[in-house]
Amino acid sequence: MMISTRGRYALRVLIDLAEHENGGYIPLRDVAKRQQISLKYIERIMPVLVKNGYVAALHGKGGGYRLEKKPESCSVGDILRLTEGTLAPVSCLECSQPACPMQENCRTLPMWKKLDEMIKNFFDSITLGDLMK
Amino acid sequence: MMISTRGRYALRVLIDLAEHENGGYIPLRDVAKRQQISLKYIERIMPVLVKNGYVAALHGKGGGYRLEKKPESCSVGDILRLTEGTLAPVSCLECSQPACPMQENCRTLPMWKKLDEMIKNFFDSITLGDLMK
DNA sequence: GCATTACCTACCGTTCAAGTATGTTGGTCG
DNA sequence: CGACCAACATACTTGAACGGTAGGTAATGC
Repeated sequence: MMISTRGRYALRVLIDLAEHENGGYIPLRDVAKRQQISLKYIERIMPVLVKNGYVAALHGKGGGYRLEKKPESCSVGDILRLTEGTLAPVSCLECSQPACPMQENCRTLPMWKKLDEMIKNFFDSITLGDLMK
Repeated sequence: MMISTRGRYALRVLIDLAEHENGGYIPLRDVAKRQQISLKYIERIMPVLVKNGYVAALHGKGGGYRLEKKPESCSVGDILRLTEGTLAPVSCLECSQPACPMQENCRTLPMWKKLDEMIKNFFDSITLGDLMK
């Protein structure tokens, strides 16, 4: 429950695609080599980015991936939520989790909520475009 | 690598000790019951708080723990660093970890550093006293 | 000496991260 | 048509961590 390689790699792949944009499709093998990331590992992360319209995929020779949005309109927060599942810094805040019995009179919960808010705002205010400068 | 029960429980125990302060020692059993935390589990977290001067411990009947500092001078950041080991939101920033080969030209690293700084500042500016209000 | 309480060590079950291995599907090119 | 390439799918592995539990030892008060 914080940022693992899934989210970090996804960001780096998307940035790499943006930076090597050439109108066509870029094979993942090239990206993996440049980014020094296990090809097989990110292969499994890509489909979720396809399904959500961040990239288009093409099979076969000359195929690969192509960024489908402008980097400036890809928020880092959205990408991380997609790949990580949650950005919550403590399990108390995950909706999936059963509610804590102490919730009502927990002296620390407000602090976690504030932190959570801060982190969300942080990531939502950054785009892929910002990271390329 | 983010805030687990170790750090969260530690904070709650310290606050509980502060709120039930009576000049004497408070047995952990009472705290555990009030906070609905496994006694055996926090028993193992307490020694580090003793060694670092946050609480004093006394064995035997009438023993227990007593807060040794004013809540206002206990920073949440320090307590979490003590119990969690690190507050870094990504493994790239942990000193224990081997340096990432891409460090020099990683487009995302500056973002992680900024987040890390933000989180540190957040926790370092809160004290136990703040949480008791 | 007996109850109480902190402290220490070892173990356990589950989950997750991170990656590997192996194949299958879909598409291009010659 | 067939070779080849690249995305996609599934299964497995390895290691570490979390969140405990169990049992025992050491100190302290009555």
